[in-house]
Amino acid sequence: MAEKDTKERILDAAEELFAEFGFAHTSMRKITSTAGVNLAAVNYHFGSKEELIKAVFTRRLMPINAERLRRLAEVEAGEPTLEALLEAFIAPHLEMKEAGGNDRFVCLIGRSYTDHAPLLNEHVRALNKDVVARFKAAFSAQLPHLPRRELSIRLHFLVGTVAYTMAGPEMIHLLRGVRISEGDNAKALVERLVPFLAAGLRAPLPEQLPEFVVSRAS
Amino acid sequence: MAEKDTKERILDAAEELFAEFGFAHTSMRKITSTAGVNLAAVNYHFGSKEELIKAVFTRRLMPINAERLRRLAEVEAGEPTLEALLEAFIAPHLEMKEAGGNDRFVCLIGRSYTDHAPLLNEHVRALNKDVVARFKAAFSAQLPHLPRRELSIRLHFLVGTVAYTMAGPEMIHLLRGVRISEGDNAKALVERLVPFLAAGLRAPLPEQLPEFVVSRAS
DNA sequence: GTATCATCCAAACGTTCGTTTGAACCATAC
DNA sequence: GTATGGTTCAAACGAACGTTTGGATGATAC
Repeated sequence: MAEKDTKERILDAAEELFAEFGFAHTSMRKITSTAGVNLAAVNYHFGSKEELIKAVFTRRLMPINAERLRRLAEVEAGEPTLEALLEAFIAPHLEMKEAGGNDRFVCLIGRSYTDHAPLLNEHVRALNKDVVARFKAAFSAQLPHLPRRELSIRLHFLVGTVAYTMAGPEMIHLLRGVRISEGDNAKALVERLVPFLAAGLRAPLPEQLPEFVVSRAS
Repeated sequence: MAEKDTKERILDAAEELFAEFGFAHTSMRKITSTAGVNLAAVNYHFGSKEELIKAVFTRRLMPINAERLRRLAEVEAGEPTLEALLEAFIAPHLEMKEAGGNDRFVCLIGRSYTDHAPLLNEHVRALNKDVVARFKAAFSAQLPHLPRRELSIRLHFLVGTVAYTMAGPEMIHLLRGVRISEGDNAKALVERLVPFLAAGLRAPLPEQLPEFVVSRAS
């Protein structure tokens, strides 16, 4: 009881502070004092700051990815379109509010892709691995003309667009004051992202595409 | 002589380390030892770590933005196309190598957009302000049907795509080992980004577009 | 020669960090 | 009652941080 209470208070405080100040600039003392718990509580319940960060993401990402797969199955049950796939892929992140999520976390997700934190990147990548593979196959089926390699690159572009859009403290820097959790802003954003991304994914390939030169290992 | 040498050695080391480890995880001691200078040199020449970070960006961003404006003028001298504008906007970042830039800086530029460092964000925004305004007008002329507000949003998507693509330690996570400075990878990347982004910018608007709800202060 | 000035340097400053400790607390089980 | 085991707590740990100091260094001007 008290345990779970403390753990969740810590997760909530950490989520909020990480989103606002970043991981490196959020100290354990700030987290625990915001959560109203003892300084040692984080190490007791999570082991370390690093593990706390991972726990913050795991808590939100698991239900989001479940929802993404649910929507994917729903779309594939009918006659899938590229737009429907994109919405299934993107919307669960932005509409987290209804799933009990704090809208602060939306910008944390974005940051998990863009921040330099190798251990976190790997953790998030692992959490998303199955979902990404499933969606990649679905996208590929909708874009049969696109070589696998080129699809991968364009999906990378896609992730960048979404991550950057989510990473801002306000949803969009240009529109200061727009918050994802307000009204139907999530829907407004999805309905702008989907046509943009669908058109990008469908864009014809240039006739002569120079290959990338791979150096180094792996 | 020795001064300029020291300053540039510091800038080079800082650029490299910031790109690899991020700002918060790069200590002054690591910077100065990598540069082979005394610990106090940074504070002597730059005043503080914060000012050093700004100097790292100013050094590279000024010539890049000059080049962007030069290319924009070149494009506008003929009959501009959306693709040509995009290339003028994007390519100077990626082809910095030829301008004497370290390819490590490419990923630093990306990070300057995505990292949470308000003072740096503002600094970079100020450095880019004029360029962005000029290009925005040029894009608007190529997309006369697109309401200004919607153009702004799509340009935000664009920046996200480019920034995220540049922010990875390797140019593209999917293609480990691809480095922008190798061979013509910059060109290969530009020729994939441009069609993707041009198609996205040109995408038709949905008939019914829900407006964003603005809360809070500006 | 001496004076001047920017630069460099070893050493230390005070602060903050993540983590650990060992005792106190308080349910529940016996 | 006593024992147990998970939880909380104040306090302290050593390490790393950005910054400052005051003198040494070395070139240039006179």
